[in-house]
Order: sequence, then structure tokens, then C-alpha cells
Amino acid sequence: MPRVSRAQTARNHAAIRAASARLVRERGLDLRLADVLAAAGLTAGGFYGHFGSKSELLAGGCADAFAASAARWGRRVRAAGGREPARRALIEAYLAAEGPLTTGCPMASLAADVSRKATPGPVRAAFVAGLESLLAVLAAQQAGRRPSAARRRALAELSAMVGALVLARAARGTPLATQALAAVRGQLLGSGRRR
Amino acid sequence: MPRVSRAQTARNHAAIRAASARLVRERGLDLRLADVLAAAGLTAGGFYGHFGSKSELLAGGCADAFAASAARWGRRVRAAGGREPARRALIEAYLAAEGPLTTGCPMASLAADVSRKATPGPVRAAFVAGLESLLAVLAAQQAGRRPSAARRRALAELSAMVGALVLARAARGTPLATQALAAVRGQLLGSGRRR
DNA sequence: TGTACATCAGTGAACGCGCGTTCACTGATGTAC
DNA sequence: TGTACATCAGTGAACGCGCGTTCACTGATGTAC
Repeated sequence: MPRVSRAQTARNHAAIRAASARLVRERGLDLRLADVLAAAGLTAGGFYGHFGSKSELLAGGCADAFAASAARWGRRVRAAGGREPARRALIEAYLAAEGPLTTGCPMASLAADVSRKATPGPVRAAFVAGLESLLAVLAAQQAGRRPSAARRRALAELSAMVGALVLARAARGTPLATQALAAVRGQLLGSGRRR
Repeated sequence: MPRVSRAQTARNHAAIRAASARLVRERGLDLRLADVLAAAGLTAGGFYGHFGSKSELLAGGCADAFAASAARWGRRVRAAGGREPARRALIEAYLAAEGPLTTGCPMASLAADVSRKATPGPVRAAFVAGLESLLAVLAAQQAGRRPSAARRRALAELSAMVGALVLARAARGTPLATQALAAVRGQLLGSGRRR
């Protein structure tokens, strides 16, 4: 039934974006357009009324995925009392998030795909911008450090977090998966033993 | 010119595997068979005389890529005098390796692709086995620690190394790329300042 | 407020292209004598 | 050692299928009167 109301059109547009943000984390940058449209309750042909091309959608989906993570991180920070508790809460939540890939971290899902894209392009730009935004949240929780040192420490922590999640996902179902997450958690939060 | 000598056939087989090990790190698991064959100096049709399917080749290429890394790590360890120097040499070399993706680390290249494969399958098995082998090399350099603690620390270090490389590759060309590598290097090797 | 009509969001089929896989064919290799 | 012949590694075209993109069509929406 063609010719939908303007309000419905806007809802459809949002549904396509939302489906893209979800599927891009689950399947990476080579997701199928028909799957995105189906997830939004539409058929494939209608896509080009909403977006100019697949890569345009991917850039938007990538940006939305990071925005969702940033919003979640922001909520955790506000819920915690003070910087160090916020920092610990962020790390704790991230390394516990060995759930479905759907709502997972876009850094871990998309970094490899983005790095293989030959052209810098809008997708990579969205990725780097999103990465910087999450890094800024974590850096802001580094108590008692100058900005440059806080950024440096946050980058080291973020690298460890992303690396652990990436390896854990790949080794899903093996002991190494949970061990990697636990090892980084212990390292960053000081689980009794220090180095 | 068909019907090649047995020796040449063996060389062709090895060339296909070598090309696969190289391209799988550069392009991930969705490389093109025709490209692999072309890199080995052959045409696409001849592939099925050497391997049963594309995924069989991928598993072999993945295993070979890890074997190459493990061999390189082993050489670095033997070249260094003692465990701590070996550990530092491994980390130093890994985090400096922001070169072409071709000879790069298969952990960083393939983890996301592997984690998206629905079925456990031979590719994932090759990945996990390779990952364990590299982890074992790093764990063996942790001086003065029990095996379980050495593995834990090596896992935390490996996670940070892989994460930094993954993020650096995705953010190639931006300041964040080199900063991520430097931050982890400083964290793991203690660049003057400690936390 | 009703009514006639132009607009246009979404449909579903079709078009192309890329790529994994198959296959008939070729002619040098390796073997039997 | 030579010679005849069967084998078979590699070729290149063809086959299918998946998927991004296009397009004619539809009929409810929104607008002009």
C-alpha cells in the first residue's frame, strides 16, 4: 500500500536508520540492504527514497551506533558519584558486555572493516569521530591528571578494553574468551593483585 | 600450458597458500578467490585441483598467517637475552608495526571476521589455535610468575596490543592512530611515568 | 466542509555485475613397453 | 635409451546465485478549489 503519510514516512526513515545502527554492529559494513529494509518493515525497493546509496546509510548507521554507546556511557557516568567510580563503572560494564553482538560496541565490531576501506570516506570519518567521543568520556573520568596524561591513560585503557572484547568475541565458547575479559578487568581495576 | 610437472604443482600449491596467508590479513575472510590465484600466478579455474572449497583455503591461510607471526615472535625471543628483554622486544615490535596490513597481525585483522562467522568451523578453530600459540609465547616471557598469573598478565597485555593496533589502523592518518600505539607502549613498558 | 486531482512513498520485478564453482578441453608430463 | 600413450594440472568460458540499483506502477495522502 503505497503513499504513506508524512508522519509514517518519518517513522520509516528512523526505522531504517535504527535497523542500520543495529545490524552494522552485528554484521559489519557488508550487511545486506534487503535485511535492513526488512528489519524496518519495508521492501528493498523503497530504500532510495530515503538514502542516496548504501554507503551513505552505513555512515549514518555507524554514527548512530556510536551515539547510542556515547549516550549509554554518559548515563553511567551521571549515575556514578565522582570520576573514579564512573571510570570503574564504564570499564566494568564494558568488559561484562559479552552479550549479543547486536547492541555491542561499534569500536570492536567495525574497526577492522573501517581500516580495510581504501578511501577515507564518510564511514571512516563517522568511525573516528565516534571513537574520539567515547575516548573523551573515558578521559574525563581520569581523576587528578592533566588533559594530555588523561587522554593517554584513557587511550591505553580503551585499547585494552577493545582488544579484550575483540578477542573474546572471536574465541567465543572457549575459556580464553572469559579469561581475556577478566584479565583486562583485573589489570585496569586492580583485582586484589597489582603488577 | 596445462599439465605441469609434479614439482611445479607443489610450488603452485605452496604459492596459493602463501598468497592466501598474505591476502587474508590484508582483506579479511571475504577475499576473492580469483585474486589469490592471480597472486600465485594461476587462473581461477585451477583452484579446485588444490583445495576443496574456499573456506578450506581460508582455514589454511589463517593458520599459516598465525604460524608466520609465531615464527617471527620466536625469532625475537631467541634474539633477546632473557625473558624481560624478550617481552619488551615483542611489545615494542608489535606496537611499531603500523606498516602495511599485508604482513600485519592476524589477530587484529581477522578477529572481527571470525567472530561473525555463525558456525564454529575450521576457520575459527585455526584462529583460536593461533591465538593460543601467540599468547603462549608472550606468557613464557613473564618473569617470576606462576603459569596462571603469567597467562593472565600476557592476556591483558595482548588485549591492549591488539586493541591499540585495531584502533590505530581504523584511525590511520589521524593523530589518534599513533597516540594509541604510543599510549599502550608507555603503559606496558613504563615510559618514564608509571600509574 | 466536500470533492477532484496531482503527488509521491512504497512495491515488486527486472537489470547488471561480481564471484564461487563447474566443466570440457588442452597438451606437457610421466609411465609402460 | 626411445617411443607411444594415458594421465591430469591448468585454462578459460559458462553457469548460478546474491545483491545493489533502477524503474514502471499503484493507490492513499495531501492540496487546490
